[in-house]
Amino acid sequence: MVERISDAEHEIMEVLWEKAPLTATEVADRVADAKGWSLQTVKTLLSRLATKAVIGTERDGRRFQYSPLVERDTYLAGVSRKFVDRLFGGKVTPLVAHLAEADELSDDDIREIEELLRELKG
Amino acid sequence: MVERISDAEHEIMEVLWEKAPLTATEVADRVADAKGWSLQTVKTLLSRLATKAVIGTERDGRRFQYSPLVERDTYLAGVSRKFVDRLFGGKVTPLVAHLAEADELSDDDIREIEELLRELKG
DNA sequence: TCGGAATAACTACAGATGTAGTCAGTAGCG
DNA sequence: CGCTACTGACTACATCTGTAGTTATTCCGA
Repeated sequence: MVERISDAEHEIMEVLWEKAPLTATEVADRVADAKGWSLQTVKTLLSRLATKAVIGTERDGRRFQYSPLVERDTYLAGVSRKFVDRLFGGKVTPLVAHLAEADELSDDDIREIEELLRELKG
Repeated sequence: MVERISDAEHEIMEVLWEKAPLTATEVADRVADAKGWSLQTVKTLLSRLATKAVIGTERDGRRFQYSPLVERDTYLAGVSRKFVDRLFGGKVTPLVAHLAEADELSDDDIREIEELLRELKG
């Protein structure tokens, strides 16, 4: 029952999933390239995430160390589920079909997925 | 380059994709079951969609007939693409893997996807 | 023909979101 | 030991979203 994480908040989460704990400044440094947000913006997002209890804080002197409280896998599974439910009536096949038709699937992708499916059955 | 369609707006689109053209009242009737929105709410959503140019209007006496201007397939392909890009670095395989791990894939799903992939290669 | 019902247009408003500024406290440097 | 720079907390504000009320017009039935 993870609360909804907005797009901007998700960017922050990706950073923390890659490395944690981090201070606000460190997080800001890591998103600076991609997003160019100010330190204040990053702090706002961090505090909103903390309010939603998807990240935790640990005091370190005058500052905080932030860490994810929710696993990336757990989060992605939930979001994927909702996405497939809402747009494809819960069926994955149409999603794969759409991506395929839109030329989003390379031959390599197809081989990879086939491999995965073989393992799933095995 | 379809503008972002919100969740509520998407519900309206699904109705129009299933049958069009429809008047505001007809759309409202069709979403009433699932969402219980008032007629006014539906009209607001319809006019927002018209502003975004994803549906078109045709005058019919004192009222409008609304029809999609964007194909469902086109829209879904775009949204799927963005989704997979943002959450899975553009790769479909991890998405399928996630759904599989979360037990969201039945044996039938797997067989279906395998079938689809076979066709894609053929 | 006239009044009521239907309809589109406009207005409303709270909560979420993106983006940041201001303020007050405090730790560490000089 | 005092001041400055860093830090979290609080405040700000425009836009988007969900959800609807109000208003002005017009068509249709009596």
